[in-house]
This record gives sequence, C-alpha cells and structure tokens, in this order.
Amino acid sequence: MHFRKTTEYAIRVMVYLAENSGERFSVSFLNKTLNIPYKYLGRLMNQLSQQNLVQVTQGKYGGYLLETRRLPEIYLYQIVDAVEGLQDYDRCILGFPQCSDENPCALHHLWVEQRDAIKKMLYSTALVDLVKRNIKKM
Amino acid sequence: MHFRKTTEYAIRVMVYLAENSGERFSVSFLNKTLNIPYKYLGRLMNQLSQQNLVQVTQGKYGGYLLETRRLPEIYLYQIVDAVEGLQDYDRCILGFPQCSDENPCALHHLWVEQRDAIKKMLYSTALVDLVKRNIKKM
DNA sequence: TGTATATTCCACCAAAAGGTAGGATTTTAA
DNA sequence: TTAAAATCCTACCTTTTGGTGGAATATACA
Repeated sequence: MHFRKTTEYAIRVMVYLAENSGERFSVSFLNKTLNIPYKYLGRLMNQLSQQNLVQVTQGKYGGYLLETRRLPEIYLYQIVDAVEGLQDYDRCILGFPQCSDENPCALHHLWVEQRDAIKKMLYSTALVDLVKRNIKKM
Repeated sequence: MHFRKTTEYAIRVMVYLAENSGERFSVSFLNKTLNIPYKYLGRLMNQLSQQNLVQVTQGKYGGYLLETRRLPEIYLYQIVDAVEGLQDYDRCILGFPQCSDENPCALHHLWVEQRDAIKKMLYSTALVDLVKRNIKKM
C-alpha cells in the first residue's frame, strides 16, 4: 500500500511551496532543498504548472510560485490526481470488476471503510490547512 | 495509493482457498477460476507455500491446500508481508526520514491516522473472519 | 544586443514489476 | 516401469515507472 514516488515528490513540492507561498523558486533550488532529482523535478513542475497548480515564469530569475490566495483552493486530491490519478479510490481490493455494495467481495466492507477514509482526507484537506497547522505549532 | 498487483493476486488466492479450505487445487485450476496468469501464479503459490501460508503437494494429483484449522491463524498482514512487505506502514508520506510524532512533517498527523487504521485492519483480520462473514450472507 | 540563468522539449536509459517459455523433477497409479 | 499430471527452477521478455542528457527557447538586464 503506497503512493508512487512521483506522487510523494509532488506533495513534497506543493507543501514546500505552500509553506513559502508568494516566493518564487528555481528547479535547481528546489532540487537541492527537497532532494528530488533535478531533471525529473523539472518535468514534474512543468506538469504541475500545466494542471494550473503552480504558476511559472520562464527565463532568468524565473521559476515556480504558489500564490498565497490559492492555498485554500488547492486540495490534496488535486495533487494526487495530477500525477497518478484517482482510479484506485474506486477499485475493488481483490480486483473483481463486479464488486459493489450489492455484490461485495469477501473484503469489500472492510476495505471500503479504509478507502473512503483516505478519500475523505484527500478531498477535505487543502494546502492552507497544512500550513496553518504548522504555524500554530511555532 | 494502491496495493501491488501481485498483492492483490495473493489475497485473491488466499481468500479463495479460505472459502474452500480443506480442498486441494492445481495452479491450472486456480488460474482459470481466479483469472491470474498461469506461470506467474505458479511462482506466487510457491512463494506462499514457502512462507507456510499454504500447504503444497507435488506430483500428479498434487496442488495447493489451505487447512481449515489454519483459518484463524492467518492474518491479512501476513499475506501482504509475504509479497510486498510491510515497510510502507511506517513510512512518512513525504518521504522525510526524520519525520516522527515528535518531529512531524506537515501531513504527519493526518496521514498517520489513515495509515494506522489500515494497519489495524490488516493485523486484526484473519481469513476466518472473511469466510464467516460470507457464510452469514448465504 | 549579448550573456547568464531560467524553463521546455525530445529522446533515450535504468530499475522494478509483471509475465512467459521450457525443461527438470516429483508423484501417482495403471 | 512407464505415462500422465502436477510443482519447481532458471532464464528471458515486456511494460511501467523513475531518471538523464542535451539542445532549443525564453527572459532580465548590463
């Protein structure tokens, strides 16, 4: 049971940008700070900006930026969706296509409970919630 | 967020054997019944028998068998452990090695809650629980 | 207008996971 | 003792995911 490495990277970057919202960062800075392979990260950031999750500017002194006003709009599920998709959250744990509440597999009820809890977390947590919590702590 | 396909196969087979405990099945029968690639399944069954999760007999009329008396002893976590390991259930969602209750990442509390719920399910559900539930339904 | 520092694009490479092939070995029973 | 039916073993192939290399393009500003 795990997220893809790429998803992990994406969340890592987004949380960092959220914690430092309004500031612009180059890929090479993020690569050093967050320990994500340079070239791979470049591609990932491009993906995120195309999904409109971050704002990019090209050229010298360019880089990626997350505007503070967007923090309440961006939910975790959007980040997951942008990189690995959300299919898994509606799938039978045993892979039976006909599995459903009416026609459940042996694990259905147990599994749906877990799956839906995660789903709920992803759909109800925005970046602003993560950052707030952090500030409270300081 | 997903289990590996192989883990899915493993649980599928084990649940089937649990529902038909005491009966012996050849790989080619299981392959047809459960829709898992023949050769791949053969290797997987071998793995499961070496982990002592099923009992095997070789030669003609041989095959794999799950003894009924073992149903209360075999927990889901053992199946997961046999194929993909249990590392993921102690890992930081952002991949920070220093992340812990004392030194939490921005997502730590939210994530640990989910992770531990799944863990608890895997560690508290034995095959007998799944089969019982099924019988009740009939 | 040229140079430095960015992103972007395209093609390729590497590792891991999933899957296949073929033959050796084991066992049963006629 | 031999044929059939099963697992076991080893090596290889394919697909997906993660990662690199290099050149093209964009931008700021001296």
